[in-house]
Amino acid sequence: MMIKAITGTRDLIYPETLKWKYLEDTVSRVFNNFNYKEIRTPVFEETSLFARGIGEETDIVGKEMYTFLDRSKTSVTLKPEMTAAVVRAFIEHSLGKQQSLSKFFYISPMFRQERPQAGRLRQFHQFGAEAIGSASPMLDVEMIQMVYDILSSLGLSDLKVKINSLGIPESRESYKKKLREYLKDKKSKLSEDSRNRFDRNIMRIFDSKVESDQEILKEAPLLLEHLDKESVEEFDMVKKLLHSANISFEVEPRLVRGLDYYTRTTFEIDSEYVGAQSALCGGGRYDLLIEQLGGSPTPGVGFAAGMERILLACEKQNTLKIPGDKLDLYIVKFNDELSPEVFEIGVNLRRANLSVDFDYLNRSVKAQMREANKMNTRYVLFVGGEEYEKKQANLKNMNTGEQQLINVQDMETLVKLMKKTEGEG
RNA sequence: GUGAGCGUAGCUCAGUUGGUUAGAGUAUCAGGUUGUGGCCCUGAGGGUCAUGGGUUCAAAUCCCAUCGCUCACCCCA
Repeated sequence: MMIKAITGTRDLIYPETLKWKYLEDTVSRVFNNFNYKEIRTPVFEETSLFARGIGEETDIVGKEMYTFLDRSKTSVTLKPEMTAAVVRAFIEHSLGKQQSLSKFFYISPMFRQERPQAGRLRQFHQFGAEAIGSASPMLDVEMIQMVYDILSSLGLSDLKVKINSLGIPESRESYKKKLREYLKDKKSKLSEDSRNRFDRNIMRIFDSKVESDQEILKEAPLLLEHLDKESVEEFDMVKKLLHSANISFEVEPRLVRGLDYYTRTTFEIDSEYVGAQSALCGGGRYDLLIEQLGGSPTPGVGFAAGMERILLACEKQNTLKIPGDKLDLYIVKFNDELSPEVFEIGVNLRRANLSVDFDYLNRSVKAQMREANKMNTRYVLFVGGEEYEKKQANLKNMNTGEQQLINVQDMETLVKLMKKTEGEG
């Protein structure tokens, strides 16, 4: 029986890895522009971190986590998202005492045991940022701007920025009462899912895609109209700053994030090119989470973006034009006895920081040349024959076809020659 | 967890109402005169037709089960 990769996981094989490298470089570059510093946390954590951080009632905690007992019977969980882990590290290392505002970014695999589909895997990858220590709406907008800039510099253009405010717990609770009041006598007409949400997490009813549900919700009171004064002011500031960042957006009063820790600003960026899972990123403010996880009260805001989804959107729109790798030199030998000599030349040139390859299969010169061509080689060095008796070899420029005799022992000249024309073609 | 569709060379796919040794393109490998690539030509290797059972004189083709993949629901990035 062939052993295959676990459902919902994928191998990344060259040249696909080039795209990932490119994406990661773009991400790091933009985060650097905003002075965010990288953080890496373990792939697994104590289960209670996520249970407490994300919320026991959420789907992620309730049915999607990879949780198991290790050999000492501790319940551990593969991280399903990053915010709780970053906050844990923030508290554990007293980072709030070293500086009043910490700005983190990360690129990391995440794990959720869901049924795979387009834009959704069980091991998937997110990049994201967390800013902990300030309640300034500038940071809310900074988050949106960072993803937006990353996505645009990847060439994505069909971006829909949606924002909402969830207010603070007090105003949210009184709003929930109003919503419950409104839906009370309509409950029987709601879908089964929505009826469940009515009891468990009533605001999530807005996420329903059932038409009859949405019909009922048309007249429902909106949280946005029942926010506390401060949240309203902050939300207005967010909108104002978004305008000045020249980012167009839509206020989506029904945008409800599925994680319990969000307060005030939440946002999402959608693309129509990813299939049903259209959210490329999501995030928001979590001013109570740090305290809830045992730290001193500290405001925070962050986002996470799905890298597989982003690459999917890029592929559908064909925005990534990444050139394949080039090889500096392929060494062709005229007969197999020369293998040790070729190997030695290779050693020296590789140490001189050139990418060099040669034949390991004792193949014909023609086959070696075909190989060299396939590898997109800039130069070929022919080793053997009369020239080599005089310690000379022909160096061929694969672009122009020109050849010149060089002295094999004069590595310096050879290196100089190839480096000089680097970046050509 | 629920539903739908699909599993034939490494990859993309043909395979007619069940009927001989299951095909193509591409990729791989070897050649196309002594030691030189891309194009072209010739040839070769490569398949328990996902797996297991059933129907039939006969199954890649029909039926059932299992597994896997894909898409959607749910939820999320």
